[in-house]
Amino acid sequence: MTKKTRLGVPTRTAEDWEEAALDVIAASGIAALSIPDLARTLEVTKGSFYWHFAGLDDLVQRALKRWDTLDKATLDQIRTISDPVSRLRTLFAEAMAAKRAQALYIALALSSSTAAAATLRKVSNRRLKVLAEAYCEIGMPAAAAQQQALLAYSAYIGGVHLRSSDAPWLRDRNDVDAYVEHAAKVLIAPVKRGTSKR
Amino acid sequence: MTKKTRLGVPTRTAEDWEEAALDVIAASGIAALSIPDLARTLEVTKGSFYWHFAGLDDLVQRALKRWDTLDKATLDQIRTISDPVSRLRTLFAEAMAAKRAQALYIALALSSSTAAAATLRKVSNRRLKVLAEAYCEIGMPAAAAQQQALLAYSAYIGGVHLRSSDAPWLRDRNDVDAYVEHAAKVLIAPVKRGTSKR
DNA sequence: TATGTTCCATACCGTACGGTACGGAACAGA
DNA sequence: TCTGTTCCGTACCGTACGGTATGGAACATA
Repeated sequence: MTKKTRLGVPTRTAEDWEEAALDVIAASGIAALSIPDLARTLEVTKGSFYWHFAGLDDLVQRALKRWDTLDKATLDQIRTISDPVSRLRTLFAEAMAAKRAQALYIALALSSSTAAAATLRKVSNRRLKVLAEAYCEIGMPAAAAQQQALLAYSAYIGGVHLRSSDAPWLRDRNDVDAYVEHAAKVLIAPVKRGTSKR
Repeated sequence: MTKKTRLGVPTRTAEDWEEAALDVIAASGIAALSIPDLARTLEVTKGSFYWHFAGLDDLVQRALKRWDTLDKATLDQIRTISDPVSRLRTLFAEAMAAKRAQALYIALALSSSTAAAATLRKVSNRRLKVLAEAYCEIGMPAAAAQQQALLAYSAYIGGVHLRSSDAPWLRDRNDVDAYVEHAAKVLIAPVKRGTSKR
């Protein structure tokens, strides 16, 4: 089954609008969502939008839901890695590479929208759970694993930030790789030989 | 010298507008800035605004400059701590406590405004420099200190995020204290006995 | 060819914004 | 009391938004 076309060019789907909305949200936040702007980037008019969606809130909710499922899919993929250490490394590296997901995370942190906050909590919970599980498999007790997962997740989010702000720190791949390497050394390697130093 | 008054109530200053603007930016981003809204919160009308400022861009620039100087002041205060380890701890603890500065950092990371990006880079450079200096004083080589500063700064920014998203992780002071404690143990303590493990 | 559906363009309304112009009340100084 | 300045209210304009209503062209189906 191919996509529906119209005069040769493909017809806009709800997913097209949701993707464009996610791009805008990632770039400029939920407040920057504008139906005319989206229509211009999709090269259609508002008439198309109100055919697919009931309104702006409808678009936001469905776009957030889309991001939620996309994020779950990538995380389920990573979850299949058996070795917890390499799983942690892949988790970190992949997270640092997914630029839009990073920007989305940042954007939703503002927004003051209850739907955005709910989605954010859902995604964070999922990632933190995977992190804590991995640390548990390495051999950390549950409480310490939770704390360590929080710290690692914070380092991830922070790295995302430093990367998004076009500063001279994490510009090219080499910098990012070195950062991931260093983070892995500090956040993964030491815990293998016990954390209960008290 | 007291503040100028008018019919008893104090007259609005440019700093009042800048403070209100920073609050809005921290809460909802630069895109959410609205002159009528600000006027309502200050209980005046737009006439007051255009007396103090040339326009919206003028307000944004001066508000960002204000935040820059405020941030520099607090950082200079922390810089006076002689012991690098306790300096790092206070830096971390203070950063986790300054909620508006956190939110501002997050908000400016979006915004796609060149002025915001410049301010952000300036503030980040300052904080990273202080961090790297402290790690150097502890005894790390310069390159490693830079990497460690990046990681610590990332952990800070990430903690900020987890704190701003009203999740059940870093809600009350106890959680934050525990997080700071754990982060200090991982990010400060180990480096004292050498990091060159290769 | 005739018909119903899909998808989008156009036109329009009410609202709220950024910005300008102008007026006027409250103060300080003379 | 008179004058100039400070600070702000009011009125207004152009623009852009969210949303609605409606028409119509392109498709599938018959």
